[in-house]
Amino acid sequence: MPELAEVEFFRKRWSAGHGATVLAVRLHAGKKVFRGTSPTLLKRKLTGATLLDSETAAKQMLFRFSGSGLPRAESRWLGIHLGMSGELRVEPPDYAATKHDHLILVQQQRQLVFNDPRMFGGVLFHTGKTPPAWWTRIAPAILSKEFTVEAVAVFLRRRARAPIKAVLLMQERFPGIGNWMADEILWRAAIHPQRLAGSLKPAEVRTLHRECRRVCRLALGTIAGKGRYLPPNLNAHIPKTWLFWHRWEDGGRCPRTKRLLVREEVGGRTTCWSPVRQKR
DNA sequence: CCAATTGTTATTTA
DNA sequence: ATAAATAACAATTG
Repeated sequence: MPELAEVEFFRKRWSAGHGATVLAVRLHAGKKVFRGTSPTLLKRKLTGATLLDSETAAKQMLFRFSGSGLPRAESRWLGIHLGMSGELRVEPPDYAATKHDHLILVQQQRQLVFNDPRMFGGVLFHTGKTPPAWWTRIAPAILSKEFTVEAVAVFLRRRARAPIKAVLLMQERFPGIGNWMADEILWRAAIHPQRLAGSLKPAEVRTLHRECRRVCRLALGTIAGKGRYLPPNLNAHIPKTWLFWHRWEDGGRCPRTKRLLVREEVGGRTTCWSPVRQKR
C-alpha cells in the first residue's frame, strides 16, 4: 500500500512512543521481513532502549533509540520498509498479537506494531553513532533542493527507451513515488504514460518536475497531515478532484475532462490515464 | 481455479 | 556491457 505520504502517516503513528522505553520486543524470527537482519541482536539491543525520534525518507522509516545504561552508548537504528502490504499501528498494552504482526515493541502505555501479511516489507537494524549506509544512501528527496529540472532531464536521457511511467517508479531518482503517485503526476502533467522518457520535450520535462513536487507536497499535506494533526484514516482527506479516487473504479471518469479513464499495463504495472488529456 | 494487489530484486532478453 | 522486460516473492480477496 504505502508510498511517500502514506509512509509518513505510519511513521507519525509510532511517534506516540517517542520518549518511552521499550520493555520487551516480540518478533517472528525467521520470517521473510527479517532477511538481512539478525532478529536476536535486534531484540537484545532494543530491549531497554528508549525511542528518541524518527524520520521518513522515500518509502523508508528510521527510528532512533538510545543505548540502555551507559550515557555515551551508541544509538540503535531501526529501519522499516512497508513493502506492498505493511503498516504500523499503535495498540493498547493488553493487545494480543495476530498472525502477521512480525515486530512489536512493548512500552508501558502501548504496543508499537509492525504488521505485513505479504512480507515484501523488511526490517533493518544498526548500532553506531551515526545513521547506517542503507539510510544515508537513499536518493535526495523530491522536495529537496537537489531535485532539480536538470537532474530529472539527465535521468530521463539515461532511461530514454523506457516508458516514462516505469521511469517515475525508479527510486534512485524519484524516491517515494509509487504506482498511484506516478499516475497522478502524469495525469496532472498531461503526459501519456507510454511515452518514452527520451521523447519528452524540455517544456514537458519542466512540467513533469513541477508536478512531481506538487503531488509530493499535496500528498504529504493531505495524507500525512499538517503540524500535529493526524487524520484518523489514511487518504480520508484526498479531494475528489484527484485522479486517485477514480483510478480503480470501473467506468471511472477523469475529474477534469469527465471522459472515461483507461486502465492498462505499462512498465509491468497497472496504469490509469485520461486519454483525452494525455496524448501519445 | 483464475486474476488482482499502492514494491523490490534477481534473472532473462534485447 | 547496458538497459529493459519479466519472473519471483507471499498472502489474501473477489
